Amino acid sequence: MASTPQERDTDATAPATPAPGHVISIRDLKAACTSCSMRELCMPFGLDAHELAQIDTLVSSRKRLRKGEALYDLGTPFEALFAVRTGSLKTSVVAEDGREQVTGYHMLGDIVGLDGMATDQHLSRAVALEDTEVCVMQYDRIEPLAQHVPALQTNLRRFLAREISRDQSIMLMLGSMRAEERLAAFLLDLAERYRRRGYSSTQYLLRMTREEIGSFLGLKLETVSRLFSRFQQEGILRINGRDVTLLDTPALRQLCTSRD
Amino acid sequence: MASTPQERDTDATAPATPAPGHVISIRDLKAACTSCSMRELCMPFGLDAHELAQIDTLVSSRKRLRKGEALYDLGTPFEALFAVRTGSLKTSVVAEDGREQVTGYHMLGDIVGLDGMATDQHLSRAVALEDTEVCVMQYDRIEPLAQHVPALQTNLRRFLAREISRDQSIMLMLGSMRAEERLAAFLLDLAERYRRRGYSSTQYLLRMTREEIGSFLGLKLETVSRLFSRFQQEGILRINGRDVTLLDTPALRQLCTSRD
DNA sequence: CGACTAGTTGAGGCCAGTCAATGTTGGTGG
DNA sequence: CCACCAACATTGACTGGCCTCAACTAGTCG
Repeated sequence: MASTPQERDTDATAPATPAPGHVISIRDLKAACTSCSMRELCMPFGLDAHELAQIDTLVSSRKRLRKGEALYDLGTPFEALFAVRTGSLKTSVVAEDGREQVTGYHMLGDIVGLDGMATDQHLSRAVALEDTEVCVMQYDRIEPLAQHVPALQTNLRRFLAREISRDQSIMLMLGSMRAEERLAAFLLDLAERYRRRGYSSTQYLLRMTREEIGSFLGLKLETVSRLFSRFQQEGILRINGRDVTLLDTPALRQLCTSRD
Repeated sequence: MASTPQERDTDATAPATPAPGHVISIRDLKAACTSCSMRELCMPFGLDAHELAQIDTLVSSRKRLRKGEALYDLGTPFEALFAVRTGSLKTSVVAEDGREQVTGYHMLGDIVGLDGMATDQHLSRAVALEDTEVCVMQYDRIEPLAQHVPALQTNLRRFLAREISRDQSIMLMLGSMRAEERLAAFLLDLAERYRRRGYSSTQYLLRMTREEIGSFLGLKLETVSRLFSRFQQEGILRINGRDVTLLDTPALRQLCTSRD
């Protein structure tokens, strides 16, 4: 249980937990990034001490979201990028006829909101899957800062480019994998991401409902449910509601690449 | 026929057509962008005359590709971005087990190669669908130039962000549309892109095989073929090999959003 | 001419969707 | 405390859309 993702980095200097929805002012955020445990996965990645000091004022505020609350929605003006500090979010796009496609699941250290840079309006929505806190990086503050800190410029581009290749892997999954392969790939992706964050890669909590997972994978919720049951029956994993334990990772890996 | 996409902007100052594969030297490329008919869709978009003059040396060379030739492949070091000058390309990702997923079709004015910025290696491949010429924008030249031309910085980010939202629309298509809806959306997307480039939006040539279209849409080639036949029978379009004429665009549009 | 590639069309099978019944969990208010 | 409800999840029976396999045509190129 100790390895389940949970708040590890409670900021000792932070004031008493503010109410959800509360925007934490900049005055409480000196050295926001320097002291953050996610700095090596997040925007400050690879910066030296000097550069780090310069971007430490990047985070103008933080924002708390209650479960189900939207960080931004279709048409929201693009003003900032967000770094997930605690909790998690899903992003999704919606068609005119109302169909929704989940396009991403974002956890600790992930940057969300990049899509808004295309048109100065967000073309997708981001919704908290649990009580969540994000760092707000005002875009008109990033821009001039990046002019003077090339490493930040580079990181920004890399996050954009990484998002592109991430999306392309998802296309590969949606376009050419069968249901069981998709779910296996999804579970392994989660495992890898938890591992990189220092959590268990074999036991974690799903933050999405079966329906949301299905939307992400291009499947119906019943199919997702059935697959979980089957995987469990085959001894590949143990599942109890949203609590997953991977028992046979090699088998999962093999499932992903099984043009049988 | 006059409205079929074809080379419109043959550069009068260019030397005699070099052999395919030939790399055209920078000496022939003064004012590459200023005089290009695609400048308002391509990297110079929105730049004023002064800025345009500054980025006019961005294109260090051009490259000709024969049909089927690869511009870059999985693992190719990332060194440049490419702007399609004539012809067209497909981009695709390949899984370890060899499965290929076409992730994009790129025409006149499109920027390709953005995915390489994530890891300094390309994670996808780009292959010419016909004899094609691209402008080569050396990345180590873009970087310093962007430092001094903010508008270029902005454009670069916008192209990256636009690619992200493009990919997300494709995810929506792959994840939540049925076969006929996907093909309809694909045909309308092509129509719109040809329109913006000054070509007919109701009559154009497909540059991809049924198999490539299928891979892009997450379908098998037989399904694509059958759908074309059905659409023709229903009077929505006329198709003869790769020559498409859209007869009932509203019907196509309705097909895309038909949760019947 | 034969070999090859691209495309069309048909027959049949299977994977995932649909519809429906039931179980489980967590929150709310009497 | 329990009753109640809504949201989430599981499982079964059935259906159908797309895939698979296969035969055939047309065009191209050596």
